[in-house]
Amino acid sequence: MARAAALGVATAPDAETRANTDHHDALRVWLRMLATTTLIERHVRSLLQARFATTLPRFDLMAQLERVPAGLKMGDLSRRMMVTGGNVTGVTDLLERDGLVVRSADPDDRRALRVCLTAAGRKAFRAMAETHERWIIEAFGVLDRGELGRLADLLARIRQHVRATHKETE
Amino acid sequence: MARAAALGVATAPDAETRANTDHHDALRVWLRMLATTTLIERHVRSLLQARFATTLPRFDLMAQLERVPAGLKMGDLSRRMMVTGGNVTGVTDLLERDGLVVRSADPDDRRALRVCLTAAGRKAFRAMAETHERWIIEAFGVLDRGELGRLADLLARIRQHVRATHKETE
DNA sequence: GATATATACTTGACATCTAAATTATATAGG
DNA sequence: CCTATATAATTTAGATGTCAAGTATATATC
Repeated sequence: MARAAALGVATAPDAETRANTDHHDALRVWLRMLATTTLIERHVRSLLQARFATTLPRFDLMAQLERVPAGLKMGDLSRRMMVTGGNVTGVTDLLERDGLVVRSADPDDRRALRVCLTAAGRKAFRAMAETHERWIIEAFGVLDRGELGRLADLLARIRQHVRATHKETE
Repeated sequence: MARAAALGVATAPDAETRANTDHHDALRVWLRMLATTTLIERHVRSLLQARFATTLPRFDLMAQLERVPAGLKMGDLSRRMMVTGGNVTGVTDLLERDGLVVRSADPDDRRALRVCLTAAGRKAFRAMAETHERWIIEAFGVLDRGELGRLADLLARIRQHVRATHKETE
């Protein structure tokens, strides 16, 4: 995600426009959420690049595989990562080129491919994951346990609500 | 941003690891925040595409211009949108091709270009912006005023903290 | 078993994005 | 004025993402 600044809420918070501020509040919070998320994501991206010479999509794909030693099919990766199949093909190509994953034929379905971490991939991922988690703990370290929980709750409610309305709208 | 699923917190929350659970909480909240933001962003993207046949970066660029009738220099857009200059060049090319913005020479600096919305661009943007805000209000409509405020506060603190540590680390 | 339809994956065309190199113009110091 | 350095924008190469089309294999139905 590179998008972050967006609209920026141009209108000045004058006393006289306060009645309408309810509307703008939602937009304001959304922009702040987007900016905050983008900031952390950029931070993580730049650290992954600097320390491990890798990228977030590759890290994410490896993270999916690390949890499933038997490997995942391309379609599984696509669904779990919520990206298109074409995208998974491209990222997998690069990881395979670098010797971090391998594609092998699926014994049960000759259309399918099973992707697994190589030994080198597993080793590389574990080092990255540990560092990655430290970065995140650091980023959220400004909140105490209670605040973290309240944030999680607010996010869960928004997510559920958007999912529900998205389904019915489309 | 398409990234969303990410790590998914693989480790099981055993009783014996509860002492460390604080750590995993941060990762869990981060992944939820990322997933929620991505969900809303995807929603907005797909609606922009469906209703207005446009994209989020183009909408964002137009939003920046709409607030500054005199127009902005390419570098201004780059800074405000927090993207590279090369990116602004590309998005501006497409908007100009579609007659929504124009580039004109800056009278004070012959290196610079001033980008402005055309009349058509202004009209198109206003229609989009109104609808866009309705979508956002709808998405956050599940929270009441107080909750919205608390969310904004939590986000602001995380953002400030990350910005501070990012500066000193790099 | 033949056909129709669905699924798994890849490919190609295109829009974003970044980083680095390039070109043109400003500006600062001598 | 001249030179060194900085800034404004573009260009290029490459990664990431989408969508739509194509290929190969499964599966269901008759």
